[in-house]
Amino acid sequence: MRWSNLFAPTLREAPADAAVISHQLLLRGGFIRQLHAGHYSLLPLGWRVHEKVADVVREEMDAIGGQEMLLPALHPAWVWERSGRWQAMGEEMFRLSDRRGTLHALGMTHEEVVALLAGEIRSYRDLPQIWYQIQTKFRDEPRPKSGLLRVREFAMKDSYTIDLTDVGLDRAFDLHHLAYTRIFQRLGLPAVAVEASSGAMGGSDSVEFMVPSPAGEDDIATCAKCRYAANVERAVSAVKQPQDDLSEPLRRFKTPGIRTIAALAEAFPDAPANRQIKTLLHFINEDLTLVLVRGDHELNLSKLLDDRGAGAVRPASAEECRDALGASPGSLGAVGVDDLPILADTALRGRRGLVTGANEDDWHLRGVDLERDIKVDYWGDFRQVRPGEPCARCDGALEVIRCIETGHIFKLGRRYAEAFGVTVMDESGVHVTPTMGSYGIGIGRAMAAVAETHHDERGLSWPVSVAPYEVAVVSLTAEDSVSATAEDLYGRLRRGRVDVLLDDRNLRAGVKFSDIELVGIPFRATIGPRSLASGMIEFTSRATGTTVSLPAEGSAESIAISIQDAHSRLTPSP
RNA sequence: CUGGCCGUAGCGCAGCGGUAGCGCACUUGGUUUGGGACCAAGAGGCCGCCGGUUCGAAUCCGGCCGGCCAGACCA
Repeated sequence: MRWSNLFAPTLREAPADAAVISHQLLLRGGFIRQLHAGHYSLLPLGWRVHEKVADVVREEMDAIGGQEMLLPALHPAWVWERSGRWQAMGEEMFRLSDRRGTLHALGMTHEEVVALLAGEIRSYRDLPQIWYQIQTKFRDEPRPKSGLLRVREFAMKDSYTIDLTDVGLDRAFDLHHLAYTRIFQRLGLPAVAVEASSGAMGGSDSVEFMVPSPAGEDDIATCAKCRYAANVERAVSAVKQPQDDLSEPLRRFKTPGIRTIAALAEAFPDAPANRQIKTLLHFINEDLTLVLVRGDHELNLSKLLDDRGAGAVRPASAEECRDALGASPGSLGAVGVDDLPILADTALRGRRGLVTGANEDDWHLRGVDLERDIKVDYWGDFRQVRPGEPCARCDGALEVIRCIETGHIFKLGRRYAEAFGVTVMDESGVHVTPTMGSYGIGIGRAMAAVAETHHDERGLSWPVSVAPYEVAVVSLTAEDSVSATAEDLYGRLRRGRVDVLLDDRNLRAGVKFSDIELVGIPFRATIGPRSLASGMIEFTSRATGTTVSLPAEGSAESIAISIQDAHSRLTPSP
């Protein structure tokens, strides 16, 4: 490609509404333009990067036996009704009707469509299967943000596995785990595999691939010592308990105007937050439920959701609290409550001498003994971990790190196969329901994550694996010998199957260098009269900034070798 | 959805009652040419939209639309 023909509208200043660095640099480098919140055009450079990411994904999916296909993006409503997700997906699903009034959805994922196709499989001999596609997904996100990181329309690699047995599913899952590890390594992304919550997908195991970045939206808890890593949505930690006094009688005491844990702890030195019970009222699938956690702990809603297998959880309003317990939030307690379910976090188990609301404004109770005074229906882990807490598996301490979720793999189980009546005949001639897995990588998000982790004050600095071009050849003057050498090198590199961009624009050197650096092309071959006089050209690495002189003669070969080296440094051994 | 900020040239911004401006980018000519050149001449605007107030609205008021940020939410 010649830059003189390239549509790459670079900007010296980032548009004001780009807040995160990947968004700014992708705009400035002329990779993307916004059409609408959450909808981006990928310009030629952006599309090249996108497709290089997709190709890495394809190669690794093919390597584990994946078969690429393409499923429709527009689905009739009945497909989603059959799995029960027409309702469950709620407002996140784009819905529309055709001229006959038939309802449709724009696909946000393809378990249903895959399950329908899986109905074609008759025999265990045809299993396992690994199917994948790279296709546009539509999700009506409540808040698209951060450029390509959270959008409403995006290409996703989604794969689906179909296996006869749980062991088979485990193997398919492990294969994906391996493929994903290799993919992110090749993309130059320092992804961490973490235990995750399955959320609306259902199913048993789920692992997310997380790239540490301040632009992310998820927090993971990790232990540097034993390598434990989990999304905070399900991370666990050990908890230090204060020493409780011996059992004491339950007593009411007046707490005028006190409505928060902190205020109570302040007013009563014998009631520090870790000796209080926080009483929260939530509707879990429409059932009003008390949830108790230690006063200084935070309730983790996704743990609650997962643990109860609930479809929806919402906090009760202040009014609903008063209707149910007769007091406002801040004065609620579970003592004496027997008409509502009570869930309690395990960090409260066995505690006594605690303080909690008396279900009457301006009154609290002290001397509360969990065993004696509260009828707990269910104990579970509902507590959000905090940085610095002890690791549950070793004597290390947990760190909480902000991350971008670039991939997620799920064991789905038989839910979808059952919903669509999929059965195959096993070895003994019995019809059995196969089990499925579902695995996703957001291509554009991965691209943004690379941008987020590969840049400096001059702009982007792509790993060769995904760079829009591997090398830029710059001719510095219009002099015949200079441009002829540049043209010659350009031609040789192209014939050597190198992705080369010839910067043949009639601009000053500084402008060309700045653009090439902004756009993040990993290597630059500079041809100017100064070094060409002694038969040399210059070869510069974007990442390190180092420049070496190469004899113009044979430079195409040495450049190709350098590029090949850079590729192999990113490629994991098989 | 709640709260905050913001919509003026491709990008960044100023103007905040008297009819549109600056820097960069763009076009033409000239001088330059190894790190974002200089001079000169140009082109480019439903000042987000609708309504109101006013002799007069980019500017004031109301409504709407859109964008960004935080939260809620979220595979």
